[in-house]
Amino acid sequence: MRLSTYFLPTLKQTPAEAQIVSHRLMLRAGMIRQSSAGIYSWLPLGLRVLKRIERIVREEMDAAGCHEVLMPTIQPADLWRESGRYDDYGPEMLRIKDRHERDMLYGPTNEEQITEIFRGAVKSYRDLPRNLYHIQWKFRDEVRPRFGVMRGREFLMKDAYSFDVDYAGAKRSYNRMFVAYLRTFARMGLKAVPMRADTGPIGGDLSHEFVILADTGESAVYCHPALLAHDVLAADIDYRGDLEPVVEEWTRHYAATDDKHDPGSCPVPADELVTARGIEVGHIFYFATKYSEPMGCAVTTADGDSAPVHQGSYGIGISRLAGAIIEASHDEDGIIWPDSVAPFAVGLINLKSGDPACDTAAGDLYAKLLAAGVEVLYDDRDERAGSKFANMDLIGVPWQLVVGPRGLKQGVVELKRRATGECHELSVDAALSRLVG
RNA sequence: CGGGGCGUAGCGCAGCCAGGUAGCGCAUCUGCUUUGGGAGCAGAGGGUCGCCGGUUCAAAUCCGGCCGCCCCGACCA
Repeated sequence: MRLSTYFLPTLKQTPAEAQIVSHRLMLRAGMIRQSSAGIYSWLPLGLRVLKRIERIVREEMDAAGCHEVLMPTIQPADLWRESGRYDDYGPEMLRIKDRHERDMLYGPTNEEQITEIFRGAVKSYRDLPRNLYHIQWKFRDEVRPRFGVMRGREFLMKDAYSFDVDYAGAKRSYNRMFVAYLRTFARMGLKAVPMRADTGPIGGDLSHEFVILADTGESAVYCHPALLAHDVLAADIDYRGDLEPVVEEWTRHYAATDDKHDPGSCPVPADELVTARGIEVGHIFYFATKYSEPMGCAVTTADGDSAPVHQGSYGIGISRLAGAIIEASHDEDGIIWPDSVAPFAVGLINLKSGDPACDTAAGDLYAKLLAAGVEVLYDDRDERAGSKFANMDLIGVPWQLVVGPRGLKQGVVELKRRATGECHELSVDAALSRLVG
């Protein structure tokens, strides 16, 4: 992408409404713009990040045997009357009427919708287990939206729903999601810690929240150091196998958010206890037959009886993650994207646009990187060097490739790693092979 | 929903208390000079002062109402 033709409205100054670092950086980096309280537009750079996050989530869900669907944002109130939640949900639910005065709502979640789909289609235990997920915008009319996209009213969420014939099957489904979540967050360069959680309005008796560690996180977390040492990506996971030992390994250690943490009864010695701050980015629930029973979602069992299916639901805050990743990875100069979610892999800086040698060398590098399938943002604008450096640091592209007149005289370009600031002078070919390899 | 704050040019702000026809920095445009970490000089353009009403010869400024946004708290992916 040539920056001279891109839409990247970066800001030198921080808008007054933004307080926390991810919100400030997302506005400054031209990723988002606020529409109204807790509702945002995603600009090209932000949308790229959102799509990268979405892709990792989708790949891990598919690998765990889930099937993607897409349910509507607008749901009929009658569906929620079946489960009893239409009256329970309260003012957080955005209620609307269509032209026929029918009660509708903008979905805050989709348990009822998926249960309706499933009950109409599946009648036999032979068709279980199944797990269906979608990635869709939700709306919860928060009393007090804040922290930019981290706590918006409108947000993009991946929610998956599992269907099993009994508790044992549901626990296996739960375990698959548990492991898939660990892998998903690890792939985004995040340290995620699963914690026992309350089930809240969704109900049920087995639940974990996944909290990622970030210095500026909203709540304090305490955990055993072993939880940070595990490398879930190193292990080869077979989702058809028994995942109980893996889950066991992650749940036997102490982990608590500050509302649950009690220094007096904490089993981890104070000098070993990891104290950090965290942001909740995922939540998984097993809630048995809470919806299947009232909504009549049942299958015929092997003995010919009819039994309501056991369900679970599994959420990941996709748009929240965009902010959370920035909270976990930034410095005074701007964002530091992990490679896996970066909007571009390489930021190519032509320090002196208009200089024939620089234009030729940079243009050539740009073409070769594109041809090799590398996503490059090429700053070909007629701007000063300092402003190009500052801008590239701000938007946080992992690699900066700098082409300037000084280096070209020696036959070199510079390759800088955004995360560490490490910078090496390399020949053009060496730089290319480093980035393409 | 309780408490607090703010709304003046694209962004950041001053002006309001002591009413007199709107200003600064950045950004934008033009020209010249500069050119390896957000350049300098000169010039130019851009504002229903959130909205409605009231007071007054005169309102960004005073009064009343409304709307929006932010922060703290209680609540949440």
